[in-house]
Amino acid sequence: MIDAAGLRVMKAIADAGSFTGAANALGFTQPAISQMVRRLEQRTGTILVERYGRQVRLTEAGEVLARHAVGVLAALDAAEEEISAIAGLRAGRVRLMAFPSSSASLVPKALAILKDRHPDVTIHFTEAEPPESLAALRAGDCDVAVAFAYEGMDLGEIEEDLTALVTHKLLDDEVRLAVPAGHPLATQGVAHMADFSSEEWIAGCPRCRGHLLSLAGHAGFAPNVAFETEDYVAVLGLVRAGLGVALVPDLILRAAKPEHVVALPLEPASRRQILAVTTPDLQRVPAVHAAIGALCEAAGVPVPQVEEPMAPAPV
Amino acid sequence: MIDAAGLRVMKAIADAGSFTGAANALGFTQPAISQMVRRLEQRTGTILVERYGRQVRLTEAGEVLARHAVGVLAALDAAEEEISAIAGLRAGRVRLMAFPSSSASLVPKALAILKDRHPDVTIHFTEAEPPESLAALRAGDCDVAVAFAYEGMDLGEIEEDLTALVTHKLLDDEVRLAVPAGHPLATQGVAHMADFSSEEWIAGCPRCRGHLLSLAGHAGFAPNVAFETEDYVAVLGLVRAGLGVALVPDLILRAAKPEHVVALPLEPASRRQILAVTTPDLQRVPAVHAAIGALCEAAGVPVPQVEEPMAPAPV
DNA sequence: CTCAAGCATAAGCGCCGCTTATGCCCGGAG
DNA sequence: CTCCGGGCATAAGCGGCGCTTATGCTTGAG
Repeated sequence: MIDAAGLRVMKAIADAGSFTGAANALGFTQPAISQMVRRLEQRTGTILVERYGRQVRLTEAGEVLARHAVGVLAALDAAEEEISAIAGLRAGRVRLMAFPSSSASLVPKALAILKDRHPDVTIHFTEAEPPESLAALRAGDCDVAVAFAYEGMDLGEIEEDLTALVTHKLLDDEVRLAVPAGHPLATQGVAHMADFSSEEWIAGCPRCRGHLLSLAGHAGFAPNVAFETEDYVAVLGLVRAGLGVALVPDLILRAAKPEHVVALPLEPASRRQILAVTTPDLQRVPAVHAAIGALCEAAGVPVPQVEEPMAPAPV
Repeated sequence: MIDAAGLRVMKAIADAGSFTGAANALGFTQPAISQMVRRLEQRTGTILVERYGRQVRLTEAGEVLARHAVGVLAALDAAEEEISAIAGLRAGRVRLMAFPSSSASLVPKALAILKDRHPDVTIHFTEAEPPESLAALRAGDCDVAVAFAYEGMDLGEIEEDLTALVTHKLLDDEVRLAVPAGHPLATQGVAHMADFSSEEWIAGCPRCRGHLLSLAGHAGFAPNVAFETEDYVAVLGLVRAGLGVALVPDLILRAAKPEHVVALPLEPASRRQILAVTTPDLQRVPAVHAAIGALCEAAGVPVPQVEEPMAPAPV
């Protein structure tokens, strides 16, 4: 029944003291104000402006509207400013979820870039394995998930469901076979899975274990998994102690630089991709876009030149 | 840039959790909401709603708008309610100015009626002679002026300027000639001004004095004004003491019921009208309209059936 | 008396924004 | 696996809101 435009007009009249003045202040013509007031008056059922001679004065009801206008317009301006701050990265929030081993270097580096570039964007970070992080993404509890996916597998079972999501490839992580330094096959340049069919295996996280099973299956055996732990430091400790062999991503190895452990490249090679995942909508949220940019930058990947999040109302 | 309708939509989406639900809540169709959100998004330059699958969720920016919506819409409702209260006479104010002798009975009676009928309308009452009250009316400091005007004078000098004002005749007040009970002409049924040309005169307020001068001028003499006072009680006291004669409105005489004073009807008769004066605009203010109605009722005059102040937006 | 200033009114119309109709996509059930 | 229902997006259409230009009227000042 009564809208912001009406209040704006009433306030302008109160300030300017005339329809013409209000029109100039608002960038309208005088008849527009005249009609606007009339509309307001018949909508509210009350006379708002007293015309006497060639001057106008607000009636009591008019004063009421002009008074309320101050608060309403201020609140509207505040809302606009807050939105504009989010759009301009002077505010906003991005909720990031990354799997544990990515927290080692990639994510901290990216978050440092983001924080440096947009200090007023608040960052929420949670560690989570891909299944959970993607679920959170779908549930609306997360804006960007740093996940990984094993590539080249013709068995689709361990691939995450990425439908309706948008991914950015951050890193290609080669999976190596970690063996104790004294292992008989440690001096070979490469490792063929079939050669390790009788070893005892140490499995990582559930998905990594799936990957192990898949690779071994391809090589024609079912691995004897003697140990399971999600902590790669523990995995490497077990390998060093000669308790088994394990598939370990190169990124982990580079970060941990384990001694007395040899990491053999697999033949054929197996990689996993490290991805930044979000939804098409969230990607257009400025803070999310900036976060993905920072992740790409930290990974040394060209920043996706997604079209500007949105044209900010061309003047 | 952002208006109340937009906020209302965002809030409805937040509450309903879906576009369809919001549309039903607001009485729109679903595409209307869909387009509204899109408009808002391109206006603000930020994505406000995250569409995932067949559910929608507000983004951070969307939440901001929905949050601000509460306050803004509440303020708008408050303004509407306040206006509606004024229109419905559950609030409002009327500023009345009346000349002193009208305060004796007419105005108190009218204000009692008004207060009884609309207890929540606040009344401001100021005593003022017609020139001041009408000036206040023109200046916007008064809503209703109770004034008087002498009628039948062909000299326009004492008539008030009533252009651009609207008047309601309340009472016809006959002007009588007050003489001491023992006066030689006191036993005549009527008085002719010319017979009192050699009397000493007692004049009332400046305008009444003007009226006296006018009547005397018509009768062919200039009155010898020996006393001047604005207080009619004093006037009557002076008359009773035999210090002079005076023109006194019948209303005063009826209220004062002075003893030892004879009030002779003039021949030809002279009357003054007691009027309720306002402006065409103010007359449509509900409280003002009610006040004038109460004045007419108190005066025993049919209440002016002015068209309803305004059609309150026919549903 | 004339002129400038200011509001009201009329006519015109551009465009905003709602509706109807339809398509597409997702998710659940048989 | 396929069907179906629910929900959002899109297209087309158009009614009407609300602004502009043009003009008249009233007022107050010189």
